[in-house]
Amino acid sequence: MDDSSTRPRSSRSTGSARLTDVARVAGVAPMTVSRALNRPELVSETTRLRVQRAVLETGYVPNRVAGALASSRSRLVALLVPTVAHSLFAEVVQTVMGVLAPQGYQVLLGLTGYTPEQEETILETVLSRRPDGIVLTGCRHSTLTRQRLQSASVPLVEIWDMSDDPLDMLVGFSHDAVGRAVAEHLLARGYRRFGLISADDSRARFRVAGFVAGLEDAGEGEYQLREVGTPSSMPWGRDKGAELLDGHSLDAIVCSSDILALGVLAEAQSRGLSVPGQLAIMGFGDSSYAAASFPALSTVRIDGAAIGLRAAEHLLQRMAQPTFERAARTLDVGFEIVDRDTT
Amino acid sequence: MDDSSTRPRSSRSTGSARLTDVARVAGVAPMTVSRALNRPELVSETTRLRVQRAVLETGYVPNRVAGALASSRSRLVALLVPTVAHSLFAEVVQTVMGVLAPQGYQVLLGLTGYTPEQEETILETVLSRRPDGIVLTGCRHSTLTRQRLQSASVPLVEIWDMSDDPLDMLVGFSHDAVGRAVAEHLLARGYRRFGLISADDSRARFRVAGFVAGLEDAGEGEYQLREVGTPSSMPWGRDKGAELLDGHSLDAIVCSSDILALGVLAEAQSRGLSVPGQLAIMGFGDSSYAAASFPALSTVRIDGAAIGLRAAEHLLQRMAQPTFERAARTLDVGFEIVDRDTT
DNA sequence: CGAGGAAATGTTAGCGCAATCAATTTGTAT
DNA sequence: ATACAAATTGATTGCGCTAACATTTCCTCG
Repeated sequence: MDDSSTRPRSSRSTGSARLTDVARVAGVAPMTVSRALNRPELVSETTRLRVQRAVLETGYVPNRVAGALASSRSRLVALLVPTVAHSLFAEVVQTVMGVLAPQGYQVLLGLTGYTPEQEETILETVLSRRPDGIVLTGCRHSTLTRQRLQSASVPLVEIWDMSDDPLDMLVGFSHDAVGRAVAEHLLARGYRRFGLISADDSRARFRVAGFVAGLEDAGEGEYQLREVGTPSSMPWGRDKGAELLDGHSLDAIVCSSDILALGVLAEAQSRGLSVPGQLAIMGFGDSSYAAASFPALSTVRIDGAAIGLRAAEHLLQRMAQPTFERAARTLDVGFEIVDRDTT
Repeated sequence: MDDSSTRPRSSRSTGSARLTDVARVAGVAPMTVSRALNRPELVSETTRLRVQRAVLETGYVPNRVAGALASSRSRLVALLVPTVAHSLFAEVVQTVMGVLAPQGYQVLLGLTGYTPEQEETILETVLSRRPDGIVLTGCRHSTLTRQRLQSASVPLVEIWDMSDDPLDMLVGFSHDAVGRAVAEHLLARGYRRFGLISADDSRARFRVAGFVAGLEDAGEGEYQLREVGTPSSMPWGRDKGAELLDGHSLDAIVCSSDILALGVLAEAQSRGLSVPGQLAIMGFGDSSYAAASFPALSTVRIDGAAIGLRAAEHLLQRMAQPTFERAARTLDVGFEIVDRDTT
């Protein structure tokens, strides 16, 4: 037995088994081990088994850092969302990962808060990992962010919004349309004096703007607006709901999330207001608890799972085909007004 | 000007600017650029500025894949949780990332579901990225998982549980103790006939076991148990609550999460049962909506943020000091019974 | 002004793996 | 058997960066 192939470990080595070690134990060339592990169909049955045995014997764990450098494929997808503390985004994360993991992709998570500045910073460090794909929440990015994404030429899906000029692919819905639809719906039901409780993020504001535009188009209705801080929570909803109810005579309160609506509902119940008789309440998101609250919350259903699913699928497709066309592909998953018992 | 330093790009190159390109433009050695970017204090003011200018000019984005390979530091932390669709884990993710990001660490997220098998698979691929640290939910792992973690010698924090022999560091609380404390508390308030609704994961089962043990120790009380599927949701709570109430005469229903408890509350309200007069309800987790439901939900507060915070801090400390001692460090963050209006 | 040390910069040699192409073995048809 | 293609394996090289050491520049002080 000669071990001329075993270079003595340099001081920089990590000490654990390398591909070379497996190769020596299996009695084959390192390249063959690489193939046996990554493209087993190119290797004969017998060598594959010998390699597998050698892997077990040496306790070898592949080093994908080195693999990524050598092959220019990181098998990493970056997923950037404002937060995971909101069930809708949690659902997206859950679904995207559910689709990508079985395909051998790992997810680098980035939380951008709700500010373009954070998005910019996070994107920079994310790009330094050379991800094979990126899922990015929202369509409004800083100039630098857009530039970086352009020149990086990474398959990209923007989600959770609509835009006329997406950077690459886009899966989302129109926040403006949501606002208008809610206004139309509530006006049709006879409500006229509205309270609006909105989170201070840009997409919630777009829904508010859509709502207001809807009122204006109809030439009816008046509104009072309150913004809440991040993150939205039931206490916020209860607080701002109380504030609105104290100062104004209202028919309905429209909230930028279900959790805020639940807070308003609790406030209404504690005041002995009948819902929707004396006060109608509308949420957003159709979180799991919306259907089961009492009375059941009327809301706008956004299919976060569908967004995550389609986004991940589009990304997989684009990553699979080496010819990376910038031809934008846009998908509007829409939304649905769910008319339960609070309106 | 000679450009002997510019090796023509091989066919394997990615095409974007490299450290070498920046070095050439700045008129310094590549190593100096590396230092200017990673350890600016080692470089003179003037060179730093020249390098910065060259970076902007070339549009250079560092390649941390190569950096990680060369330095054996990935600046990556793996975070493994069962799900992000549960607010408690979402909170942990949120906090851990909030602590690590400013320190220059990125997070590789892994969703293990609630099964040791998935954990095993995910951990394998995670280790292949050579993370600098790992945060892992739970203390019960498969033998293979334990072995791999042992031999990987990666700083590790187990969270969300207690154990007598943690693999490395541990930040959590005792599920058994939670169950016992809840039993004691409700018995003291005079409740005797209990319904239990539990998720089908091992830690929820431990809380149930603790509760039952608490009843046995006191020699009082009887219980009916129902398990729900994953993920827990308000409809599940309402369903199983209805099932329990239909079949049995109960004083109180104890749930393994707030969301289930909210479902039970909705069911009780729809039946016109007074809460807690005719039925007491107890949740778990003290989610944001627990405090603001009406009546306000009694629950067990788990400080997910504290767990995430301390876990991340411990990890940072361990990653900073090169001498990696296996001396276990365990932290019990405890819990608190929050006695609101449903008990 | 030159010695001596600190600060700044440069040179060399990998990190562990896979793309690429070359060499070998195997199978198939004549 | 022989020619030829297909399947399988191997040798070489470099991905882009940083550790480690070598060298140069700068500064201080007798």
